[in-house]
Amino acid sequence: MGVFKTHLRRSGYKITAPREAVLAVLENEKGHLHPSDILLKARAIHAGVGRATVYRTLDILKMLNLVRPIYINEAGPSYMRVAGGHHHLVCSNCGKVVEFDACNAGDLQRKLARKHRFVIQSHLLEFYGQCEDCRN
Amino acid sequence: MGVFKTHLRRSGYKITAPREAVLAVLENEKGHLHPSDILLKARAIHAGVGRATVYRTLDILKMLNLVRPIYINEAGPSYMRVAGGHHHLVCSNCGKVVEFDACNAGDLQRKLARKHRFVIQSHLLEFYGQCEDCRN
DNA sequence: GCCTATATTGAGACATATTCTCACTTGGAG
DNA sequence: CTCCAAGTGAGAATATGTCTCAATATAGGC
Ligand SMILES: [Zn+2]
Ligand SMILES: [Zn+2]
Ligand SMILES: [Zn+2]
Ligand SMILES: [Zn+2]
Repeated sequence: MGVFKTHLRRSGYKITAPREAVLAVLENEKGHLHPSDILLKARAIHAGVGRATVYRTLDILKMLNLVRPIYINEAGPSYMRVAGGHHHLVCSNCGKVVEFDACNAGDLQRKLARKHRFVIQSHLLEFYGQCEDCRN
Repeated sequence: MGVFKTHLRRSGYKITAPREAVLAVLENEKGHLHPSDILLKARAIHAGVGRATVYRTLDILKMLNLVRPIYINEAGPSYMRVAGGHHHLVCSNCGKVVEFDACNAGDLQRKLARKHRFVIQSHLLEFYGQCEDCRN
């Protein structure tokens, strides 16, 4: 059984077919998805899933810190699993996105958490520039 | 004269009253503002500023790297001055923002630029969590 | 200062993203 | 099984951002 499903059940949420479809979509996605993509993929699993259910499920998953939004050039955030953390290199000209895993934010995160008494759950690291094709 | 105004003039943009109002709002703001706030405050300086002018001016300022978006819990990005500390520790609950300067992204940036053949101009590093007050 | 080419403007239509409402359905505790 | 609070989808409502276009204002040449 999916780990997302387990988390929701443990937190007292009912497991319904539409909700389960959305969970499956997000859990099986390596990268990031826009809510509209999530809706389409969820409907392929369980026909008729409503838009509102996607957003409601995303709210729960955000609250449980299982997914987090990422902001690329598109309109509105996309979502990705917190577990599969990765970062982006974004071309400001054509919008191309390169993903990378290497990240040395861990030390800084611990330092900041201590200094400012925050509980830090996630971070966002994005680089902006021009890709090879757009460099003219 | 405001530094934003100077930058725009130097870059060949005309200085109009509505634009000047938006510049003043952003330049005098220590924290971050949502476009709708910017519109209201700009209208207090110069009545009748249009929404489009706010977005157009934000685009210019982003391009000149004078303001940048910040993503908190709200719908859509807010904007803040690039000058000064350029990274954030954001409380997902109350929206409090702590700025910090320490940043070790430089090495990573050089590595990524070489590997993916990007010219990297800027980056965004933000940590999300709960502040002391909201940790309950 | 005056003139002119052209950048900039606001209104409002449009497009898209997200939230809300509400009558209906359903999971799952007991 | 029963029951009801939690969850649902449709579609209206709201929020956000983009675009068009005729009118206007700026900056630079004179
Ligand atoms: Zn590119
Ligand atoms: Zn990282
Ligand atoms: Zn807080
Ligand atoms: Zn940095």
